[in-house]
Amino acid sequence: MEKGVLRAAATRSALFSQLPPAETSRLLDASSLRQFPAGQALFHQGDVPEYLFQILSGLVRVTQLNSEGEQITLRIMRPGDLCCVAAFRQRSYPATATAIKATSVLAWRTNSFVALTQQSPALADNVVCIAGDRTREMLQRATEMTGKCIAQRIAASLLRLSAQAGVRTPAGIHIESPVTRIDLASMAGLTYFTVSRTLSAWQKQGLVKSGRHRLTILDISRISEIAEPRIGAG
Amino acid sequence: MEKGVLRAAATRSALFSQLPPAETSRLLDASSLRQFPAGQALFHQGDVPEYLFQILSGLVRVTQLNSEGEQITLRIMRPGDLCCVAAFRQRSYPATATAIKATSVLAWRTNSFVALTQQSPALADNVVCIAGDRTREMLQRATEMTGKCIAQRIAASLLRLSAQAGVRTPAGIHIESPVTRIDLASMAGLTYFTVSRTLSAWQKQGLVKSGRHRLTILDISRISEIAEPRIGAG
DNA sequence: CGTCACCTTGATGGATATCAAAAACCGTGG
DNA sequence: CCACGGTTTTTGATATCCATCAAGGTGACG
Repeated sequence: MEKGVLRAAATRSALFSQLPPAETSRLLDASSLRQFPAGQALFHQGDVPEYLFQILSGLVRVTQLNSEGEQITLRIMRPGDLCCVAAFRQRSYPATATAIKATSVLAWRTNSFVALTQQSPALADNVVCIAGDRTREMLQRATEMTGKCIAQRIAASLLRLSAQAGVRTPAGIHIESPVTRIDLASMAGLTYFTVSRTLSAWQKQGLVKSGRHRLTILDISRISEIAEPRIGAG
Repeated sequence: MEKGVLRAAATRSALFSQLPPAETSRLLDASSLRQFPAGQALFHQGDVPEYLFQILSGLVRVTQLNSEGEQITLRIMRPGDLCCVAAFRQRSYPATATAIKATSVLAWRTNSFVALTQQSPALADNVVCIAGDRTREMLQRATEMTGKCIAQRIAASLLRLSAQAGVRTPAGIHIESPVTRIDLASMAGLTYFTVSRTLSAWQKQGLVKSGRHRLTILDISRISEIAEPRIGAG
């Protein structure tokens, strides 16, 4: 792929939104292009934040170690996403980011990125917006996990996956990252046995289609209803 | 209480950190002082964000409605805390904030606050730092809730409470907000029966002391160990 | 001193984790 | 094309934990 093409794509993301041309090029000039093969970590939980990343191509899984020593999948990041807003002004990365596929990113050193935000109010505002989005998402995730019924937790995880790694196809929404039962279990806080049973049941009802590493959501509206049985407002 | 005293206190918070005097007064001048009696809401989940609040005195509970229609307590906010960074650039408040005690706040209209951040890089940076903190906290909360063992969830909730509403006393860390078993249950995603049983057991072991609406953590280190049995790194 | 709200404790059932084993899937190499 | 081995997934049996239901106790406050 061409550098120019990737950079053009980068500027269509939330980070570059509404930025004057001069600031766009300043931001691009300050970045470096980096590549990560599948399986390699962009950064590790606990490390001192050195870089801020914008994903250009590929797919990244963000995980956190829970108290039992398991890697909990927090979210999947795709091209256009900023990784990780929450950490670049903190003492350490709160999570680990690993490339699922071969991934290319724009990288900024944290301190030079801070300098850039100080020179550009529009950029600073974009960062605040993105950080707010991320907080909101994690807030909702935390609330979803308190739900008693497991079906709701799994359905919520599927919705999140479809938003973060879903591709519309004629058949339904296909999840492009390879998703094992173990991955889903770690997102929903369940065992993979339970996930398997639930998915089997849903497959019989035509809600999803899933095989080895593969997952397609056939009926997103019914999954949504399972995740959030209608009460009052949203 | 005097306005001047409250405002002096406000400027010692994270929002005003490292701000040049001129910007400090500009920020203060743009704010209005508002009071909320106990039980009144600062804002409701779903409403369009109109104000950003900095708490001067009192105590505020932030809750979110889960899919079963229960109010889940997400965190407690105390004087010095900014409420809510996650929402002021969003379409709606993701949660409800309610005064637990009589509470006074500095309030900024969201759009005038955005204007202020655009004029002050230092202020924008502070907001980014606070937003990062908040995201990180919710991230960790989301992970904690996936833990299977309930003792861990309750212990984690106690630690969070002690950080957000705890006061050091000779006897231990006293939680200043009135905490019912129901409140704790809504933080940990459990029933209040289970919380009651666990707290009773811990009281017999001398870890906590709790009565009607009252809660004191006697042995925070053992509670920490329950919340996070040591594995590798943190 | 009575009422109300909160807290405790016990008994029970159901949902889900755990253990165990077999089946499906995929890539590989014959 | 087919057989093989490892990994993932499915399914079943059992045990455990926690929600639920029920009843009684305790403290606060009028």
